[in-house]
Amino acid sequence: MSGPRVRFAPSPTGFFHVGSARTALFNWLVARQDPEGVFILRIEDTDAERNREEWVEGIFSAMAWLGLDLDEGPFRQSDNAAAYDNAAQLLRRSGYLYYCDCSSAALEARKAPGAPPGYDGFCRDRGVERGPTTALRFRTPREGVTIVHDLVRGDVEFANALIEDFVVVKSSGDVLYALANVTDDRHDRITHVIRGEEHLANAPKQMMLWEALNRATSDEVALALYAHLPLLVNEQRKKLSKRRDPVATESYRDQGYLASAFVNYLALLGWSPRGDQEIVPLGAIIEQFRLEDVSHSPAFFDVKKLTHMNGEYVRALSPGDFVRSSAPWVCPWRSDWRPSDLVPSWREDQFDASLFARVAPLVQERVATLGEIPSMVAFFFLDDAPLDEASFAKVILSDPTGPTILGEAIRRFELLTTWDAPSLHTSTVEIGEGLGLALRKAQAPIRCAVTGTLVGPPLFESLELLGRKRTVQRLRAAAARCA
RNA sequence: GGUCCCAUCGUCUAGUGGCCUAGGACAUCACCCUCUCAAGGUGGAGACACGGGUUCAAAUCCCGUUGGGACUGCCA
Repeated sequence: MSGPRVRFAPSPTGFFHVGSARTALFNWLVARQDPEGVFILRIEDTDAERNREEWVEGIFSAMAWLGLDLDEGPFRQSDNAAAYDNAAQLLRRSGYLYYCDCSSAALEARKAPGAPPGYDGFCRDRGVERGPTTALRFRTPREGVTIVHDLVRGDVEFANALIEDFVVVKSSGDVLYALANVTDDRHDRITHVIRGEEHLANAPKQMMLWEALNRATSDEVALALYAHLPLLVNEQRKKLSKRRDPVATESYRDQGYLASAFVNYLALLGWSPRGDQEIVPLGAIIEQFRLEDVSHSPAFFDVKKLTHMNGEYVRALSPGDFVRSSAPWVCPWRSDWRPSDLVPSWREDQFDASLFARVAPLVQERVATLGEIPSMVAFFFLDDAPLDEASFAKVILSDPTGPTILGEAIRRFELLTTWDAPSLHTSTVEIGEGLGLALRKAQAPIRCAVTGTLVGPPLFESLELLGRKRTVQRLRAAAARCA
């Protein structure tokens, strides 16, 4: 017995959605937990009108970022049109499909009030010949039920009488999603169809098609097992929409989320690891994941929780890995990939890699995403730190002790025999003592003058790394502004 | 409207009839630590939608109600 064969089959009609990312991940997990499992990527681009090449590229790059490697493919349905045409003609000759020349206007006109929705079967037995405006419809059974054996939800029963004779081939001759999808799934010997819940209602139609193809081709391919994953919803509990929700996977990469953290978080949407620990290594997720354990109810994509987890992953990085991971944000010029909308605030010649390496540990424990790094370290690289006027006004202009502290700091810092954090610390404590101020108050004007803001990495370590010259320069400039 | 799915703290979830005075995580609040900000530590508040059954026993099983959602395309 060989392993599971699963496929992720997105259609490139927009940027790569976080819901798609989770579907891809769950498929990939099923493949990876079996040494013989196979993960396939199939681009479902049969709708030429809505597909764009850049969206295909987006799928590839997002999956590469997440580490969802392929065993087969990527395949594209647009390369496979002949196979779908063959399948359609075979089904037609075998009587499963019939031509229909009803226009949507005719359908509308015929519709009795209160009649069940969907096609009424008008052309079922009219013996319509192929023509320029004829579509091919599937002759669905009028009786009985089709049961979808869903690995997540259990058996779901659909009355065949309620399934309309759906269109399989458009009048333009283009084969529609349902048949293309099933043709490929049979061809690829897919064993598990794992996809979003919005496809649950398609499942009985696809099973009908699958079985019709089995008989028409006398190539008996065992029906795939289905698993419909709960939807990802927004705070309004609506299905995540590409239009109104922040769901582009790439934007999370741009903001500086780590792939490992993102994958871990995604795995938690509809599934949970054993025990109380939610931050778990990928290996453990692969090992423990079971479709049968997937939740039945929709999940909200909570960026706050993702961000917290990302912070944990960032802090867990070795100092070297942190520096390397930061490169696209702090030194995009020398990076092979950079966030799409990044505008560096310093020039390449102002960036000092060895200085950043020493600064990095100071910021590593205070950022949740890599994208937060630049603003936190800008004062090291810019000639003048970007000044937050409100802070400056608060601790220097409107506080009489502000200018005094600045003056004292200039005097003492210039006389310091050793320029290091402990000495700067001691010196600042003494300034405070002289004025009857706690260190927390005494350090504020200095911090603001030198770094431009009241929040940031530890001050004395920062001053040590900045150097006496630049520190005193900035203190002087700030003092001058008070006069 | 029709078909189908779903229902535990604000959020993601654990829970598969007794271990539940319902556990964890995020968020939130308080306190501690502290040169700012984080991080960290401690503690608090916070949920089984409702109504009927079944059972000695129900968050867990059944039915109904209510509420939410998906689908309902010659899109995928």
